[in-house]
Amino acid sequence: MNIYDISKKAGVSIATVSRVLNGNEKVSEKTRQKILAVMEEAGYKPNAFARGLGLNTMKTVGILCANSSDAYLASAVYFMERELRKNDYNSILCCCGYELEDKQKYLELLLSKRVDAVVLVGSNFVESTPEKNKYILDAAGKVPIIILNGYLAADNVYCSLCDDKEATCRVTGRLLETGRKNLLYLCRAFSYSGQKKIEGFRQAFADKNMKLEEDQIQIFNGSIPEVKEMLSELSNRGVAFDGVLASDDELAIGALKYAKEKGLCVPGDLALVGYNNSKMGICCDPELTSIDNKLEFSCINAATVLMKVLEGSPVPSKTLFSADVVERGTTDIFAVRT
Amino acid sequence: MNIYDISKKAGVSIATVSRVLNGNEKVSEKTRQKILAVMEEAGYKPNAFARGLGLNTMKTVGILCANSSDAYLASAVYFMERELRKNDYNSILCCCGYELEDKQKYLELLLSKRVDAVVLVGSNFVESTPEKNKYILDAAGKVPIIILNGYLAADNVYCSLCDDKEATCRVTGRLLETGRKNLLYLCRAFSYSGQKKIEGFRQAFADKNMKLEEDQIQIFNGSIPEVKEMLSELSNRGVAFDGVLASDDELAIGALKYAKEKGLCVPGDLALVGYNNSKMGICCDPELTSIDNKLEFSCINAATVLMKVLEGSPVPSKTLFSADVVERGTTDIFAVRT
DNA sequence: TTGTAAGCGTTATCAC
DNA sequence: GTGATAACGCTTACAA
Repeated sequence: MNIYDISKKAGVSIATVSRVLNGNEKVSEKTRQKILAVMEEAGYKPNAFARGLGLNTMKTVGILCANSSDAYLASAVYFMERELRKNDYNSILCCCGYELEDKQKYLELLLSKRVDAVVLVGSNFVESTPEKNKYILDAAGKVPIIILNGYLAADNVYCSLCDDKEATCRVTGRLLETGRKNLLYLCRAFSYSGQKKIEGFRQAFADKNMKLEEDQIQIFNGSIPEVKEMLSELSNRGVAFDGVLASDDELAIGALKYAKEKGLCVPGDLALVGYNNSKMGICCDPELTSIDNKLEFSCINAATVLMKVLEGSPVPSKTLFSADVVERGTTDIFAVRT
Repeated sequence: MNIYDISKKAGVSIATVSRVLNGNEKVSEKTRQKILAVMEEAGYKPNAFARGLGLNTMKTVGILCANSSDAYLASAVYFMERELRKNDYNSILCCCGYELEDKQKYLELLLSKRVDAVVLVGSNFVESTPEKNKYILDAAGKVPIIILNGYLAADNVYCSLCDDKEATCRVTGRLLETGRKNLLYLCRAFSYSGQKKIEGFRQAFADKNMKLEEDQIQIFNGSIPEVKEMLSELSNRGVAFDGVLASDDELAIGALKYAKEKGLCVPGDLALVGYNNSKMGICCDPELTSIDNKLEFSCINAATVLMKVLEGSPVPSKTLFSADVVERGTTDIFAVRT
């Protein structure tokens, strides 16, 4: 069943059928109705591949992310897909892990599938050197690239992200103001947002003319029990800390487990702040104070920006959202400290 | 840059170029090398839409799921995408929520995109009546349908799932044997797997000739604090329970919060068992005993089955995995009860 | 082993 | 408004 069959049954040419298929105005209401009726009756569905060939688009965007089973990335993928779908775009999901080589490979794969755009979900796509980011620029030469939670200044690259630096600085500042002396920052890797968070942490100390030791920032990529171990060792090595900020909730919960094991009072002896405001944070006890970086907003914005770009409207190449601090039982920075 | 350009530059016909593109044997090594060299130099990438039109496939499968930000479904989507990609298939993700109307609508949407198959992720796709499942059968008339964690006996429908009934029965049995008198089952909805879990719960009582009251099974679709509330009310109404089994970890953690609030000892006064063995279960304290339903295995199997189906090999229409019980701090059913 | 030519099912540019 | 007809870029008999 194709456009020819329909045209025959309706007694018109394929051009006219194609016109009603594409909502072209220049078809008399009568023939339009006739054709629609024939289509309906025949259960006709236009061939998407032929359509793609003719229009040079299948209205799909590629969503590239390291690991969509990670709670945070999963939410981002979910929101992006939803927003794109609202705009009649389908999403091809591709999880590429954290290796540069694979990110590159799968970005190219998506392009070879002729997607209309690519969304890079997660700041881990932006590397530390221009050479390593070349693969993004290459792709941006073909289709618009949207980066979620990362920033790269380049043509045809659009970024939607949270002001992680400011939020981390704000919370760190409050912890210092409420009397914490020895804060620790736990971070998984030097991704773009990881860097920003660390900058915010440093900034808070700088703002108060306080000195920061190198071992107050720990880059550690481990699971909950591993974080617990690591902090035990750190403590045994003589590093003291009465507050831990982390770049995600899992790390912070690792610290909570450490406190439990050590018999420390939370937040009395040890204050804890996570990041992402994930469900994990309300599973523990006390529940975790966490920074909410407005992921849903960011995704909605990203989709809006992309649609504008695709229709040729001017858009900002960078949108920055401020984060919220959701205070729960592991801190007392906004309430009065007891 | 298309196949004609390449054929000219290489001094051959487009048919020959197409042959090397498709790995056809009948091309002399010499001309193959020549053509490959020309392609390489020209940076030629075949047009995926034209290819799709000619081959009637773009090697994509649709992944339909209610909500890919749900931790469990997110993992399933992740594993499926990974396995499909290993087999050179791309995944179009579509999140359709829990309404029958939308499930139907988006399944049709995927088919209109000419996917080679559709994976239904989650038992919620299988409804309780044949009429409501008709949309799946219709789709199965066009492409193979794989159901993850659900079962529907039909032509061209293949199911990969866990034996939830047996696992629930086993754990319930152990709880009864270790002296629990009043067990409660918490479940979100009557999905296929939800039904099976409840059946398992009932079976365990039947096996021991024990009677089960209707209020020992609670269908409740709420978040952690809501579960806590609900259990408080239940308790106030005079329903006693010394053990709670849940159809997912979040429900079980809600019960844990209830125990904390009530000052109950876990597992002494109240034993808790979750389902899915998610990360949430290791965030709480004590950590949650949970049933692991071998999701990764199931996804790998689903992909294997699908590949076989697509190549026309015979495969079982149903694969059943047995679940593991991961015992942690909220039960003492496999260790000796203290 | 290679080439010619007829599809695949659309869209879009012309005329009328 | 409508209809021929030429793209779109590839695959694949069928010939040679």
